[in-house]
Amino acid sequence: MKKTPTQGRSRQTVDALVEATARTIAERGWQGTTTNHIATRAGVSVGSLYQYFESREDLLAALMDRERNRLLRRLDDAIPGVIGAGPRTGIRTILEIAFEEADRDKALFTALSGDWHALGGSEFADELQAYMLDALRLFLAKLYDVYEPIDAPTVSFMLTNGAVMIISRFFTTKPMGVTKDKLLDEMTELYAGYFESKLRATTTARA
Amino acid sequence: MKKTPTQGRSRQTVDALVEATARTIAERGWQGTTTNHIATRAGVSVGSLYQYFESREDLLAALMDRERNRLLRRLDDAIPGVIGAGPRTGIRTILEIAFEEADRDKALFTALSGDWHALGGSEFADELQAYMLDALRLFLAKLYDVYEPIDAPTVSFMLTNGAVMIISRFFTTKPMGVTKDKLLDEMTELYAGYFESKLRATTTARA
Amino acid sequence: MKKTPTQGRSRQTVDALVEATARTIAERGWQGTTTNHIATRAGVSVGSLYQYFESREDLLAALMDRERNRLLRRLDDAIPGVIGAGPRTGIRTILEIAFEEADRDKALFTALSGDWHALGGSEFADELQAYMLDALRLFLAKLYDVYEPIDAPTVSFMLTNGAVMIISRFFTTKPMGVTKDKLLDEMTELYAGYFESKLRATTTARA
Amino acid sequence: MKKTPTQGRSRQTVDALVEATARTIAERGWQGTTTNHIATRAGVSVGSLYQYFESREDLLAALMDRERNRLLRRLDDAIPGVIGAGPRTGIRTILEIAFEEADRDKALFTALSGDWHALGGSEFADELQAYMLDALRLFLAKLYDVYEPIDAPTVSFMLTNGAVMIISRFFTTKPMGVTKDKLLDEMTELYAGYFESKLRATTTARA
DNA sequence: CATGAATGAGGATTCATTCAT
DNA sequence: GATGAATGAATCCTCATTCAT
Repeated sequence: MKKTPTQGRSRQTVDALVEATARTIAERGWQGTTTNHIATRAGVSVGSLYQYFESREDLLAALMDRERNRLLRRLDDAIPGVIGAGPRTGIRTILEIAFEEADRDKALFTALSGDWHALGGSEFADELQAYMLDALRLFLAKLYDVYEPIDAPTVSFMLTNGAVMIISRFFTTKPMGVTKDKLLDEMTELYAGYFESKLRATTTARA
Repeated sequence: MKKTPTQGRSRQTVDALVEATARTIAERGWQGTTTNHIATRAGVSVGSLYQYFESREDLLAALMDRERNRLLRRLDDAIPGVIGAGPRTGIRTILEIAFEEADRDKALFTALSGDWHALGGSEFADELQAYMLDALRLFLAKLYDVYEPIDAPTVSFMLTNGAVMIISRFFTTKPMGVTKDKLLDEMTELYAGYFESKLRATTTARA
Repeated sequence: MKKTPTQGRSRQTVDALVEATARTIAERGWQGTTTNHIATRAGVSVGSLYQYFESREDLLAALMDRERNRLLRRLDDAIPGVIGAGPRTGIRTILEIAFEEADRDKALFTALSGDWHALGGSEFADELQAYMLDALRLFLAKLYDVYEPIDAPTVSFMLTNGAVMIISRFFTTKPMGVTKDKLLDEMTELYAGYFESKLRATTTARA
Repeated sequence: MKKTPTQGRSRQTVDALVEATARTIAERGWQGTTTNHIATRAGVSVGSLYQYFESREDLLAALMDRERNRLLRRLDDAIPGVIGAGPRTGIRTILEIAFEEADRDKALFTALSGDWHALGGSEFADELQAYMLDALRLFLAKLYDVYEPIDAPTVSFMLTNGAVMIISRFFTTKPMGVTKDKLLDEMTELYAGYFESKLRATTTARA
């Protein structure tokens, strides 16, 4: 962003532009979204758009930021409550939040998924992954003092990216014979089972 | 494709165009690839390109087709040999093939992943998923006559999409602290553990 | 220039574009000239313009080239005939050619002068200067075998640039009380006198 | 200029704006200079800029004015002292001043030369020319009562414009083999020789 | 007087596609 | 069938200027 005014009309304009970006992308996809579309929808001129954003891509980045923050804030709220509740509960909670968020603004989510990488989705995934890595370490710290029996980077990488794609594809395509509930159950089973087996192995070894 | 000539110079031209598409995408990404780039690289004129392909997108579709077929053919060769060898072996084999294929033409794979959805990656995933669904059913048929204790569509959807994204992200980003071998091990553990626990549950129930 | 086709329609199109550039600049100046103006005037589409020229500036460069070549060719034709006729005749001839050329396409000349530097006029002047340096050396070689009593670079730099500006300003502004004939006479006197005095000094020294 | 305040903060603002214009042009050229650049550099808002200047061009005009005045003031100081000292001394003095001024703020001078005409350089030259015409007449008046043996307008036009371009090109390009001292010498020789020969001719005729 | 957010016409450039040769 | 010149709609971005606060 060029300027980041924290007050006055400026802030409103910036917000309006980001929201307009969201709505326009939801409708026409990123490729089909022009700076004029966005400006018009936001009720300002293109000039204003470029007063606050370096480029078309910059707007997208701002939107991704907003969405990512929304998601991370929800996770922030939820994770402390489940950190001691065992893997199954924690995983289930996180997955439910992810599904809910995807469901909340389905059109936008679908469009963003649609142009995933072109949209800097990678960075989104990067952040999410880093976040989950922290959460995982936090969780492990509850169980083991120093030593980590689990390769946290590999595991968080694997789980986060896998889950993101599964949810994305679920909302993007309408896979025959797959319902949200069943998928949620199986994902919980998949990930929780994996964790529990890891922990069991460690415990056994310890005993 | 407009025409599907199976012989003569036509066939060569079509192949050259698809290969040129692959190489150009690998170098400049799909967005940066123009019909003129492709035609020039293939050593033909744009006019000829449009003799065989309806549009720019059509070329991409043909390329995705080629790549998908290559992958499915490899799976076709490998799967019969492991269908009776238990889930762990089968899963490991399939994952290894996937990693290898991604590694084979890394530049192309990365570029295709980069524009995943824009490139009809969905269709690619769709096909792969359908293929894995068949394989899964085949596998289950070995164990149970009619009754399926596992919800095949959900499971194949979840496993296929998750795995695709994990491998894609592994080659696209260079995740700190994640090596191919460790990742392969953990993915095997994740999926195989899941299957084994499912089967155990069923077996137990039967016993 | 992107492509330099030597035959067929291409050559015609390129010529038409350069000529259209000349006419448009003559009418509206370089700043006021858009690629669409040029293309329209040349009777082709903008696309064609960009098939042959990298950019708007490239068109201008081509035009400057054409004009410079025209001038240099005229000088090429005239200089051999005056190389042995003494400085006064040579200088007069060159100045007359310069005035004539400026007069030939006055509107264009004025416009080009108007945006002199912005238009890469420097390069034009550079070339002209280099050309006059050669001519000067040629002339001096007639009089002295090896040794040059005159600092050729400095002198050609001084004379060429001065003359170019004087002529340019003469056609651009309409200076009160200055006529072409008087100016031509005085310029001849200025430059020829300078040379003759130089030569006289040398001759005297030699005697 | 809209208003010409001669006192108070207004005057300071105007000066700051003109100076900011100078510095910005020196850095980025006239084309690359925006009103916002200037305002920012001057430490005022664009709005204020337009309080004192009609337009972007107006700022440039003010700058040219300032620079021209500086030059003319220097000439004013120097000319009386040399008006009776013969052409060679006078010419040398004037040329030295011109070189010095060009050298003083080289970046600005170069940038202004670069966009010479676009920048109303013509007016600058016009004024200088008119000034030199007066000086020439003053000088001639010392020698001849009423009758002028020299065509003052033509001569001052020729000398002034020629000299301006030579100096400009000297600082703009870095001509191989041309040094400031040699150039100054040759220019003096060129112009002084011309004058002396004129005067000699007249004297002879009178005798 | 000062501010700086908003304006929006304007212009260079790209590139998929066509079609006369 | 092949060619490649021609097309032109489409889009991002700039920046001088205004005016409400």
